[in-house]
Amino acid sequence: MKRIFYNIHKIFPLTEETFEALKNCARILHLQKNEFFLTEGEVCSSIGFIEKGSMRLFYNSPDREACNDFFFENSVVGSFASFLSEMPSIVNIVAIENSEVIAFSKKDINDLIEKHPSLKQLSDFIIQEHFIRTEKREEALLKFSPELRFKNLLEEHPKIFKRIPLQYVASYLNITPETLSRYRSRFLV
Amino acid sequence: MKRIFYNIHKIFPLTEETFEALKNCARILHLQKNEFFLTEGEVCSSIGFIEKGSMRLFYNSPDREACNDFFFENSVVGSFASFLSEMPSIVNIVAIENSEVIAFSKKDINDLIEKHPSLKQLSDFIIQEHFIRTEKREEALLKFSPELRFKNLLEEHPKIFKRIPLQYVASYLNITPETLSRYRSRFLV
DNA sequence: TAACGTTCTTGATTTGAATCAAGTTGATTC
DNA sequence: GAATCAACTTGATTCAAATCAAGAACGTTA
Repeated sequence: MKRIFYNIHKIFPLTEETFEALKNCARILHLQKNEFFLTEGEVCSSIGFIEKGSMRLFYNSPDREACNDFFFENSVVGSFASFLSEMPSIVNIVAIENSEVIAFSKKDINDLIEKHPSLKQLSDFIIQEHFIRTEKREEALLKFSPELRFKNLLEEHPKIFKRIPLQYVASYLNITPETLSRYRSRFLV
Repeated sequence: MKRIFYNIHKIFPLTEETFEALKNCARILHLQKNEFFLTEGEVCSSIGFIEKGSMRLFYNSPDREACNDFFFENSVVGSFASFLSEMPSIVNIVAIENSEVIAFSKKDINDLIEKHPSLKQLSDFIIQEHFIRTEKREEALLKFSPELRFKNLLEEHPKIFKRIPLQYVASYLNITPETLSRYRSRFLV
């Protein structure tokens, strides 16, 4: 069984019936490295759970890509803004490594929640976690200097540096790759 | 009748009964300039609609406040992250002008939606708009230089410069008041 | 293993915003 | 209307990160 189902069940125990219904709606996607889950300008039609791999969310910019977030196993990917409003997305989501994503379409999600109200809890939880994540991200961008953002990331998520190409980490920190490289030599020795 | 009810009714026509129920849960707050609607560390227990006045949301920082958003008439204020999770808020929301806010407690909101399912639409709409707003804000912070953020704000929301003390606008643009002052003399003349 | 392309590092220089430091303007109070 | 305080402006200087420019390390393919 896919780990995402195991994890959902662990947090929100579901009846056998609900669980089956959920599993039946799952669409399994295999994304190659650099393949897009969501492209700017298209409507985000489904929400995905990363079963394996990693992805990044970024905004297109004339000069450089602006990376806003990384996602690993058990993360939820998608643009809630586009998914809910059904307006074109302003963000891109792309696989960093070859990845496996379990995706649920909007229609299926709506039907599932309607027929299995216990899933409403899950959906609320996901939205709640997204708000929390967003606030923390905004806080980091507004309150901390580039150098401090680097140190905080290193402290809180050291594995990111092992797993993600540094150019993307630099973009996430909103600095150039050169600056990141200098921080690393300065603080990592 | 408060304008917020008028506007809700315009977007999502409600039955007389639902409308009455909603009005009965409204708590009217009068906030003096500089009075807090939500303080960092406290749980956000209600969501407010600004009937009159203006407010700002900011993150506390050792050196300076980091302003993330402004709210005017008909805006929704609160920390969804804290409101939904019932964890202490990491943001502050404070009145810029003397303001009138129509507030709804979490319990009332939950009860209202349960008894009047048509209000679920309204709640979903508010959450959706919040996601859209957040994505746009992140985009501006990540993609654009301080100078470009200034020009964009001037173009899209010129009234902000009339109504909001410039120190807060500077904080919102993530620049110092001195830099904002220089931009103004450079680009407004 | 040689050749290529990509990613990362290192150095020199430039630059845009922060900081530091006075002023000026404006609003409020006595 | 003077005095006070906060908000904003202006100027001089400093500083951190961007840019520009090579080069080194690494992975992949021939």
